[in-house]
Amino acid sequence: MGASKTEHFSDKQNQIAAMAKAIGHPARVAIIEYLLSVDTCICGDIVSVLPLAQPTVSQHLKELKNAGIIKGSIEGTAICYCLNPDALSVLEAFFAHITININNKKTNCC
Amino acid sequence: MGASKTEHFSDKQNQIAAMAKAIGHPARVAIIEYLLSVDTCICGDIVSVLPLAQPTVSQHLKELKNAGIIKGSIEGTAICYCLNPDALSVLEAFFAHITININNKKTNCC
DNA sequence: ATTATTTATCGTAATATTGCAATATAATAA
DNA sequence: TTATTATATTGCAATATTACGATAAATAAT
Repeated sequence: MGASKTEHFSDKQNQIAAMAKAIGHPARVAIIEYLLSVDTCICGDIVSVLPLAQPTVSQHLKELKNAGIIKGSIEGTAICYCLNPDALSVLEAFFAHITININNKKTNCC
Repeated sequence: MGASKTEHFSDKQNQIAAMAKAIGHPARVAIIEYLLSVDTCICGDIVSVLPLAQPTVSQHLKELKNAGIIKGSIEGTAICYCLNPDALSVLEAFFAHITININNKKTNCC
């Protein structure tokens, strides 16, 4: 196999999983942190910040974009990549919901 | 290739990525949601709740455990799996930090 | 028009993931 | 002891991911 059985799960579960998967690589975590740290959306020097070759970074950016975590807009020859607040707030809400409900649980058997 | 260059990234980035990766599969999202929904930590009927064979579920549980997302304790022949609040609060903090800082950004070029 | 700059895509090799049948392990019950 | 029950491990096939060199595409500058 190698392919997930996405059809057996809910849209919400697949959405959360797809976004989490996109963040499930240290280079992509680093990209997110970089985009958060720069105030002006400095475009393509993401490559120079990462210890990876340009095609590899481009591929990581594509995956983050496919998952909706980042957005890109063309700026001349360069491309401006930014975080997508909507997607990230979905994840934030998911984990906030979990931590709140864990603390409300009566039994804690493990 | 196929292997991530984890040594080039910070421990924190690798930790976040590893946990996000563990959640990056709909079956594992479903497991997390199930463990959150049951008040008594009902052990092995996770298998009966998921549309996957027992060895596959066992493998998903192992990955969640390796990433620290869940904990397991032996309960006779059965095993009790529970969410690990510590790991999940790390993720919660990560995404809370992101969403807070996105909203504080002045420029929003995309 | 030519050249430089920036980003994307293609091709490919190495490795990882997903899923399950078959089997093993471990604890309890008869 | 011999089932029975619950979970883990092994082995394997199909597919996905990661990484990068080479190259393409698109715009800007000379």
